[in-house]
Amino acid sequence: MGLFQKYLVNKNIFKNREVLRHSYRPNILPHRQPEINTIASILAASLKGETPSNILIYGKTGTGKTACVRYVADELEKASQETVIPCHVIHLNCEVIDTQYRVLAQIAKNLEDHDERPSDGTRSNIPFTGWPTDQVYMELKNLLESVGGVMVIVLDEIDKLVKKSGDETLYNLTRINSDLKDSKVSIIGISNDLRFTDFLDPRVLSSLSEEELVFPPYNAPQLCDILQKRGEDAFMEGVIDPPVIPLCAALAAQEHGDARRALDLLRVSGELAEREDESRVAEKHVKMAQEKIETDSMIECVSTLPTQSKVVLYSMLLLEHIGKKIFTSGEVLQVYREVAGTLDVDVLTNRRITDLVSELSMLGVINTRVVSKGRYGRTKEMWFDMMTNRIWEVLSKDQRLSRDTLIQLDTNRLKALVR
DNA sequence: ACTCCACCGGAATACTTGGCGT
DNA sequence: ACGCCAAGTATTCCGGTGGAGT
Repeated sequence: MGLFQKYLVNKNIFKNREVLRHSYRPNILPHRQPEINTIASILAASLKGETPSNILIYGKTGTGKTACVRYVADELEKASQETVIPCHVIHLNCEVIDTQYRVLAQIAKNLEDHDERPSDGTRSNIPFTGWPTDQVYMELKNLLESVGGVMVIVLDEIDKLVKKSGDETLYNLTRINSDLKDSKVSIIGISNDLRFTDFLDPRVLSSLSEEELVFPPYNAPQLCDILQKRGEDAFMEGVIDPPVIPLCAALAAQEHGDARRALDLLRVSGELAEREDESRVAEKHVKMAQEKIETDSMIECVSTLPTQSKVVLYSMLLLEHIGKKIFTSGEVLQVYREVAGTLDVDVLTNRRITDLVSELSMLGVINTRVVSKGRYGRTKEMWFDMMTNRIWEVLSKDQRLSRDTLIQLDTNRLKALVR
């Protein structure tokens, strides 16, 4: 039996695991029909050759924004094939395509693919870089005119674009219609951040948000439906214990109503059951999955921390190691100075340490609480609430924090220090 | 060359309650 | 018994700096 054979044997759990991934695009979107209808009714104008209103869509992660827009977009392109008006939709993720140049170039590139003119080999491919933005802009206009029809530009995670390169791009795009004769441009902006309009020029904002749409988070029963539907495609029949899906839904609903989170939970539960060679996914797997996802993200978070934060965290681990369950900022500071000195890294001041500590607290690695001790001043108490040995492991992966160098720190000395 | 941002620290100000004075 | 004070840090405000990006 080959090395991988045994991993292929267990076919009892998943039918198609891909269905549970973020990248999967479902055909049915439960509980989003009103939103889909709204978007469709706005975009329908393009089938008559009119310019659809620009739309701004808000909603937290995992509320189905992107999925709905993509769905409507596909339908629109399909419908336009039966009319004389060509409608094209281009979907840009602004987290990746985050400068004006890249946005324009990407749109142009996409247009060239739609350009049905007989290619004479002189098509001007816009290079990835090098042209002045004006020229790309002109070229884009020419392309739009030659393709004609209606172009719907979806800017996903538009807040990222505005944050990184300002609203100039949006200003140009919203104005482009006035320079066009045979074609129309409509923009759909998708944002996770409800306050991102603060950074926008009022003119851009009013033009961009001719229509606004908010995607509310899913509640537990809705998540249940979603998981149910996907589960049918993803899992073999009958392998899921009845309470599993409601539990996943409930846990995710507690979080933020994030469907992505719920699907992760279900997928990881299935994977854990598979790994344990069990024939059914049970409640205990969901609980394990919940824990796994949590620690995984914690590990990811800790391992990407800047060095100084790691040193601070390390100091706290040392304090915990010598038997202190709860430590004060003063103690952490003293131990930190000791550790940082030993490690030959810059020793930051109190001021900075308090910042790092509150950052750690924000990330959920530690808990903190400010307490006033009357005559004895005011301090911040902090403590861990998860298995600290995982944090030890992660930290010791950092070369500078390998245990060998730190074992030199005499625990007795530390104990004396915090007294 | 210039701008922006992350990082840093100094100084001022805020906060809270046990202890002390009355 | 009551109320103000002081300790000791949290927190805020602000200005400087070096590096990355353009």
